[in-house]
Amino acid sequence: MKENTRDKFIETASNLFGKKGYNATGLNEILAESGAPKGSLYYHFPKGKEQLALEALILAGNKITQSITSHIENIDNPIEAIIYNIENIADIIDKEHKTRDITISLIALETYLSSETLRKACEDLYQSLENIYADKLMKAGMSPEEAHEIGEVICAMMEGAITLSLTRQNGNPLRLIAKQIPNIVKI
Amino acid sequence: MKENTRDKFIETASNLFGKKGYNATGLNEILAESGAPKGSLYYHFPKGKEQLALEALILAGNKITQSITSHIENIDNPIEAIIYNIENIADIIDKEHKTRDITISLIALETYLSSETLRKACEDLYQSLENIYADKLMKAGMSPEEAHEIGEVICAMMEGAITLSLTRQNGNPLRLIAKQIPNIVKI
DNA sequence: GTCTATAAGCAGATAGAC
DNA sequence: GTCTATCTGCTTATAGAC
Repeated sequence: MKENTRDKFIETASNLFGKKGYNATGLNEILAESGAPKGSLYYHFPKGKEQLALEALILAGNKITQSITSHIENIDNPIEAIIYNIENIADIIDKEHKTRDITISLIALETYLSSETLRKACEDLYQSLENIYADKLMKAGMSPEEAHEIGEVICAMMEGAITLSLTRQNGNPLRLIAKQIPNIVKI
Repeated sequence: MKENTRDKFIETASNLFGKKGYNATGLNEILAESGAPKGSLYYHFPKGKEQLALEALILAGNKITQSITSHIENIDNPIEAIIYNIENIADIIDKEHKTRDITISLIALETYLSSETLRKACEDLYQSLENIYADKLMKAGMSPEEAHEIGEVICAMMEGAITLSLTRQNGNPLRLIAKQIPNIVKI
């Protein structure tokens, strides 16, 4: 288990960064929750907080893309599939009132001006989300060009509706955009 | 000019909080840019950073609502008006690559778990934005119930598309949602 | 109302023993 | 690879002179 300590750091950091944000999460907090000392963290991540955040972001991104994929893969009709995915997130926010591997908007907005590394990682992840929706639409016969445009629109709608839902402490904004999916996806 | 120093604090804080976020902006930075000493800040804002942020958020909210209102008030057709407003923001992001009184999503996501005061202020501001769009739609004959639903959808789409545009460093995500406004606003 | 000085604590990062 | 101790600088906040 050579990578066990390292993985524990990444998982703890991913949870804390995702919940509280990059700037509000101190290294000491990550250390305390990981149960490891500071020297160990800088051995595994010589470039410090930014490097740890990059790996944490990649882990969170994998969980988000996997969650979306698993929700839409068993429903052939892309409209029904995407609505099902949105309503699932709305239910989570109703229950938990916080994010756990749901959105990276907080990290994106915190870092787009201060860290080119993290900004680029967020940009890449948004592209991955767009591609998931685009692939689903293309499988239903939509042209690649239109599918990518609509995929990006869905990605934007979801990020904004998640932000509103978290602020309002309920999933209703997400349910309202779900109602609009049939108006946007013309297959 | 009794309130001059106080107003200067609020304006400086609003700019810095809006650009870098709540947690990344130190009081010392606000002090340096305001050109006033620390004691003066705590005289005007006895409750410290959170109180200053609340007033800064209200100022930013007023500027945002005023900007949207001024962009849509001279165009009768709500679809054209809203598209015009979105494309205006897209142009700003193309030029400046950052936010100045465009969105409060960063503050909302940073504070919804840590400050009930600031969370509520963000919730209220989102409600104001929704109302602006709803009013415009009702004037074009839409029912109040539907107008508020569509207003909230537009608000969510815009916040998400702004986040994507800032991350991608260009306004194209905003332009893609502008193309979808006619599919969502049925008048 | 304005300003200086400073407190008390936490931030990210490093050096070096083991 | 792991851990302790520590450095420097910044954070929010306060006390008290003017």
